[in-house]
Amino acid sequence: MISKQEFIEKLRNSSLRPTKQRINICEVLFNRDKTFHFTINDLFNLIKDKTGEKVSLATVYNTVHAFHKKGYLKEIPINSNQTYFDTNVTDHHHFFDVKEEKLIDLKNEDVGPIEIQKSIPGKKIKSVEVLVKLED
Amino acid sequence: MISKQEFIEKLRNSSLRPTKQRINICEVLFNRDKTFHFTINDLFNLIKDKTGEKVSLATVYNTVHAFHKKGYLKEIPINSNQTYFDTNVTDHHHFFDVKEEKLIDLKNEDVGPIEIQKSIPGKKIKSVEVLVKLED
DNA sequence: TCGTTGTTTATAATTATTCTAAAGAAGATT
DNA sequence: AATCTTCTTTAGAATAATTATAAACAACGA
Repeated sequence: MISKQEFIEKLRNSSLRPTKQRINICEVLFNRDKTFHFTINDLFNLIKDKTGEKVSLATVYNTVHAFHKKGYLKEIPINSNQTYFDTNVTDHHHFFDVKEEKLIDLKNEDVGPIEIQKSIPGKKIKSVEVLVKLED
Repeated sequence: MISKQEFIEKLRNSSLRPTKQRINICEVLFNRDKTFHFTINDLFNLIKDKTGEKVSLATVYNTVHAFHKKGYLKEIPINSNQTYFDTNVTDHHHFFDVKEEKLIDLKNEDVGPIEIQKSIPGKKIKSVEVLVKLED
């Protein structure tokens, strides 16, 4: 069990006041053992299920975006109708099971170092992400 | 200059009848030296500009999707409001300039071999794609 | 040429996301 | 604790990409 203080700290760091709704969002996002891949809609539904309280969709969007901006959530680059996020913000990659629309973590050592041998003048590398699509 | 016959062949292979509109789409997509990264909207506008003839948006969507399904176009996994496609369907990767929303090809040898050391039972790898985000 | 089947098109429908503005809650000040 | 200011929540409207619809039209084969 993670303390509510940690959620409040995350919220404050993201310039958000700790409200009941946002604490509920944190509960669903961060109170877990394993990494969590989700869409806004997944999260929206889980909040109702897990906390028994409804939070408006707009608040879910706003809070997720603030956490993403602050670096507490990572956006997963994948073409889907919905945007996927990940609570694991460390450097890592993904499998995407196209049929089941499911994401699976790939540890960095499962992929090995990736050397980018090309550079663009005036630009620096912000992130390197590998997406491995899976089929049956 | 690529012959119209090639376009017709691509269309037939994709189970599409060669109509005037579809030939125009092919003209914009495939009659070029370099690889072409685009959104449906880019393409829609370019058709008007380059051929002088308007093709309905629905037809652009349908044709692009048929080509994608057949493997004549590649979808680029990136989170954006619009879906990006690529006429270069060979195995390769991308830079994405986040600020300018621009894609740049990365040759396979610019990245080097990527070894995926993990497997999921019952699933096989369909594709491995690297996205390198660039910032200033 | 005729009949069948596939295609184009404008427009409506759908869906994810963002915006808005009014009512409510948090935080600071006394 | 009362008050004031600022931020937040919310339902619903607005936006934007994509998909569906169905009537007019074009390709193809006989």
